[in-house]
Amino acid sequence: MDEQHRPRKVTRADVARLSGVSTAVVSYVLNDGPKPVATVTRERVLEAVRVLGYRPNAAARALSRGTADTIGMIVVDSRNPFFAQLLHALDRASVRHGRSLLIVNSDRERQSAVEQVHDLVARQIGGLIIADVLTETEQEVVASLGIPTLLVNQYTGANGFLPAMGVDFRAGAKQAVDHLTGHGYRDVAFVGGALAIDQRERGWADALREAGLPLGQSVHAPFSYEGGLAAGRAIAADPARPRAVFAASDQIAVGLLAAFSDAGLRVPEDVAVVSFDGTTEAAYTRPALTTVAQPIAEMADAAIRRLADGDGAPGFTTFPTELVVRRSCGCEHSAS
Amino acid sequence: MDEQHRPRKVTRADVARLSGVSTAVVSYVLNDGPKPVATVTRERVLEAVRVLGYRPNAAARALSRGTADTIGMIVVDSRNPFFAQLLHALDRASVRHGRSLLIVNSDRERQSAVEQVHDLVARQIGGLIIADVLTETEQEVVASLGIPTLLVNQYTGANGFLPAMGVDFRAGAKQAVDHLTGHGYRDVAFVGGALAIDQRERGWADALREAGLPLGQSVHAPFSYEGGLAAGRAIAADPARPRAVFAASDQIAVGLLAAFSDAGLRVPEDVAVVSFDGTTEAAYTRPALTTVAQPIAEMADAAIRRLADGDGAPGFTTFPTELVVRRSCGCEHSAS
DNA sequence: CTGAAAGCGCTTACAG
DNA sequence: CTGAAAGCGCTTACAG
Repeated sequence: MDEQHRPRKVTRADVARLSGVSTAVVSYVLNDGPKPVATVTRERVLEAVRVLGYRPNAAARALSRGTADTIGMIVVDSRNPFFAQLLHALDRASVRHGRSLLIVNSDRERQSAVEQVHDLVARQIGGLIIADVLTETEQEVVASLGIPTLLVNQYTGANGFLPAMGVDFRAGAKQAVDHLTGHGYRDVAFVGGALAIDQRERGWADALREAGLPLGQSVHAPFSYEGGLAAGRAIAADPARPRAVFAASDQIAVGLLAAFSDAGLRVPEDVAVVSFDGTTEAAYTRPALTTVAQPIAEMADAAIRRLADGDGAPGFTTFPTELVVRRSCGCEHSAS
Repeated sequence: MDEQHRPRKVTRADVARLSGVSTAVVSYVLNDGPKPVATVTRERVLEAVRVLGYRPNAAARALSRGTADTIGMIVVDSRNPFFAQLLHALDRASVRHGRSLLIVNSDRERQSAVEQVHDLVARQIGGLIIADVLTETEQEVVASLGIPTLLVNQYTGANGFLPAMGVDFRAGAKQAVDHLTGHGYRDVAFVGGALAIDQRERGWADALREAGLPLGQSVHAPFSYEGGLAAGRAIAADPARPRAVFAASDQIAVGLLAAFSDAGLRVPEDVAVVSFDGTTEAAYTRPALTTVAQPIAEMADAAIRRLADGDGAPGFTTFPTELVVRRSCGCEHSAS
């Protein structure tokens, strides 16, 4: 590989020179403002841009404007299929709005969430998406930074500090459990996170109460395959094993399925399962998972649009969930 | 939420003023050079930084230096578990080197790979990681940009344009198939991508030839759950169904497992399966997948380190694979 | 509709 | 060891 002499970058001045205008005019045409430009002049500039292969220097623009067209994204763990799919959808939506995504995993070693946000802010991000659960204090700090922020997939955003969007976890969970009780199962357990603010456990309880059924057992487990596996082992070994389980995530459900299989339990014949998220992989387990789907693409789109438009309307924007019926719940009529 | 008056940003000048030095000196201490600074002065500056909560403006620094401490990453599809895990590992490694990751999915709608690279370059990235298969022409274009680039997980990088790193796909595949033939299976099929440069199909053929066995059938399928499912259906329906299958990715294998289950075939009793990648999820299918693991964390670390150190040594750096034995191949002694 | 010029917040040769 | 100053490539009030 011969030494690449990086060609001198072509700058706005080059374009100005070639098209015989000032750099200001080049800016006006490239940014469509803030001043109008005569059509002939505009054409000349555009032509020069084409000829020179000019591309604006994003750093210079960011410095000058005080903000970059980059959106920072903090996510607990991007390996998690749900977040991986959310990320992908956000990326898609970003292109449509000329933005790019600066991604940070909050399970990083030596950095607190607030530290990470500061880091992103120093990089002049024009918006921030947080797909993680923040404490009120953390939210307050983030809000004080004055950069457009959106909490995505928080259990609640009604604490007033930051605008948030997501699904109605409580109603979605109820939807899942209603379906299970609709199958006639009277003993439905919950497997999911231990956080009190997680509305899914409440939705599960709502459904049971409303159906006049006793509260089943509640097993708290990390949101991971391993968490699901461990919970599933505990459930399988329990003499008072439940007839059905509502899992707070597809990933947990996959772990559950493995544990039940290991224990020789059949799903749904011995234990029925319904989960949450609606990730792609839920369709490829056997039995395939009946799951409460979150509208990932729609949420991603709305998130980027809001950040791009600078719509900082506070409060929680709710998106609808949809029950995707497959086999793990006991429905026989479904495709797989 | 009351209107946040974004506090005027504290700049290098503020720090200089407070500590009674010039902004140059502030730079020297913050960057540890290029000039030495007296210890007392350094302490005074550091103290001022602390007091003011000063954070350098990354855009200004990038403009001034001509390069940002951001690493661009182009990945085919970040939803794919293997890439999701690679991304996560890269993020981890990035923090350790004070870098951040600008991520772009190359399955984006209206943007060619080259277009995307230009986009990233305009953002002053200091390095580029490409986890995608580029044509020679594309590689040439990218190389001509003069920014440190690393091809990760390419099937081959020996074409001389760009440095590359990854696993020895051919040897890894052979390892998998050797294991299968070691079980006594004489009819081993391949399921994987159609790209001729993909060395996994060759490794499969190598193993069979070396074992004196006839070449099994080769089914080309997209790298996705759906691809695996479709291939699995075809295989299950085939009267001359193979006794074992080597799948080019865990994701494909998951689809295979679903199809075999639907067809009433038992794995490994009726069809044995070994796959490639070693993603986490491979441990949670039932039966659990025997798979050829790629050293994801090690590769990610090496990638970031090389880019951070500006080590643009050409050629292909090979990482070792490791066969992780579980149940899908027919080994009974394993844990799950 | 167009241009000259200041300014964004850094880095770094140059001079002392 | 420290400082004054030019320069990185944009944006945008201000003047015409």
